[in-house]
Amino acid sequence: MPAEEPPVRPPTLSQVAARAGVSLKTASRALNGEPYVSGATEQRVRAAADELGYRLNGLARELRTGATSALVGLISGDLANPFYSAVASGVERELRRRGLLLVTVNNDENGELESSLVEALVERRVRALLVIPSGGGIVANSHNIPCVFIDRPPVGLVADSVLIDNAGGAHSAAEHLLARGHRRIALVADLVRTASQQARINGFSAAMRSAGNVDWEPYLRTDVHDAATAGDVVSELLALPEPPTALFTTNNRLTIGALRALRGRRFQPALVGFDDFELADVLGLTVISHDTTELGSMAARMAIERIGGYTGPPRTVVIPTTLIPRGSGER
Amino acid sequence: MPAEEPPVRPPTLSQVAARAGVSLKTASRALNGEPYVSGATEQRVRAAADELGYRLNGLARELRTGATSALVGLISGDLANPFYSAVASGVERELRRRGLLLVTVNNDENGELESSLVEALVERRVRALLVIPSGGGIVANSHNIPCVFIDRPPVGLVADSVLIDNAGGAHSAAEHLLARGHRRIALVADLVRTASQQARINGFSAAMRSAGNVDWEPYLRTDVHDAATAGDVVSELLALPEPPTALFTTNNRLTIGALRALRGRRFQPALVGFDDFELADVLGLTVISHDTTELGSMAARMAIERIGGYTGPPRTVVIPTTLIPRGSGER
DNA sequence: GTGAAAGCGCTAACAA
DNA sequence: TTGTTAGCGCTTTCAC
Repeated sequence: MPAEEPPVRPPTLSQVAARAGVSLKTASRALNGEPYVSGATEQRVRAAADELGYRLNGLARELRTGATSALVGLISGDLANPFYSAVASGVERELRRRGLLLVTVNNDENGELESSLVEALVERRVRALLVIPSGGGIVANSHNIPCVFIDRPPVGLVADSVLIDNAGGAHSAAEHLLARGHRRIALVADLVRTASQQARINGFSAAMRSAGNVDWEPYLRTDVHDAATAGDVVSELLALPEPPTALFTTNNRLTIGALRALRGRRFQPALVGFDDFELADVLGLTVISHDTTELGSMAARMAIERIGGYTGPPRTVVIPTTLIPRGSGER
Repeated sequence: MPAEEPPVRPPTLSQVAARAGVSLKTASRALNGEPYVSGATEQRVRAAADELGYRLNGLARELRTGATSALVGLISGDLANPFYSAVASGVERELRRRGLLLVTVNNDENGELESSLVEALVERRVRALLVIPSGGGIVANSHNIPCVFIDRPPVGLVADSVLIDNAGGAHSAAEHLLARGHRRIALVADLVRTASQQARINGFSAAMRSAGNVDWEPYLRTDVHDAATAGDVVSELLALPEPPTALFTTNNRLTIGALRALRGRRFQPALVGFDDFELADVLGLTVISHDTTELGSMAARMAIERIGGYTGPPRTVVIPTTLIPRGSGER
């Protein structure tokens, strides 16, 4: 049975200095490649560091140089959702180019947890915060650190945001279906408390109204939050006496649920889904597409500008959407 | 034009103490809920902290208490790949339960970059490192910090690992196809330099050999690394004078490429893909499935045990696979 | 109950 | 070119 080893502390700079027979500061200079160190001493210090397996202590350095870390936090839903992971991918790439590190945390779609995560990240002195709000609560940014909201604008404050053209995308989806003669178009939406879903519903609704199609409420289903439920909802819609001839689902999860419900049915209603995803092309699915990774990259760039000292007023960037016809929306 | 504001430093504990009219240590005690603080003092200190918008400086605390952070690093490929994001999701969930934070970095499938990322994370004093090796280089763990390898065992050292039953899964895929009478079975594989791909090829090969089917090399394609190339490779295979009647693709990306190439063709060879993914059910795709999220959770738990002081010998956990027949492998 | 002093590992400012 | 001193913001020790 292995003895309870005392946690062996990593070697420190002063140990390296002692071993190399120089002062602390000289060792520091040598290892950081600062000028005014003779080649010989630098060699000796480096050798000593290697022998000891020395690693710089970034915490101590950051504390000394300003108590601010190289970390940027991203608070989002579960990374298993491709939307969030695409955003994270864009964020990470952009940060890494600047030598910043990404800390990802899952809010579990829970506003309270989200607030405590903000606290945890702020305590760790992240240099910026990127948030895809859960919609369940308010993320207060009383912390004076740069904060960029993604996909959903913050509740109750003005701040940097990167949004998708939700209303525009949903509008074009409705127009697309209306132009093909559909009248009974069902709308399957996620939690309406989120601004993005609200905008998608509004955009859809506006297009329907413009077309003089006002009696579609019987085909409206909201607060559908997972694929399984979406499937059930679609089955239920298709079982109506006057079933819809077309469906619009307002995010990838719901679209996937709808696809499952449609599988193997004789009657295939037209289907347009918000969010593109892998294999949508193979499935011949018409979607409202947008560059999800760019959403993250853009947010990261905005945060980096703030970190760099930019102090202009909050900005909102809207990422456009494109309708990609692949068959399911044209039948 | 806004003046160049001096970076305003966040308030410190001693400022809080001064404002509350107590000593530094008393303020510390009050805010940390330690005993031996009178209720009145605690109230005063808390009030002062609120007024100043004080946040504890986690860096300073960690430096003082042991120079070790609450961070765990995950080095993987692009999170836009659902395999990696599923792993990350499992890791994050497990870490968060313990109050640890996940730092994710993308190795860009580049061994050299990977090594420098390890350095960067070690300097930040992460408490553990989880690595999905790129296969392009060796991750040296001379840092004496807990390290768990995921999906691919480390090159040249023995360490904690969580692997998928690659050989077994590939073996069962081949058996499945052989049992349905296929003889000309093509194998489309990713970079053979990775151990996981090697194991999948070996498993497949062993099953073929057991069945006395030894002349399948003409249908072997390796080092296919993206979906587009996989599609081209499949098209090329099907254009052979004696085209394969079945395909086995060794990861989700290649499977997707194959699906694209197969789309709209008159002749549909049987297809089994390694890795399950969303919508595979809708597509009627037979896959070798495994619990990817569990891969991450398990790795995180192993790392947490090491952080907790466990010093036993390195362990290897193998996550099982299941063949899920959905039609494409049975035709 | 409370406080003063020391020090975590490092770098900035100033000597030598 | 090198070394000394101080101190980042906090917790630990020990004294009051």
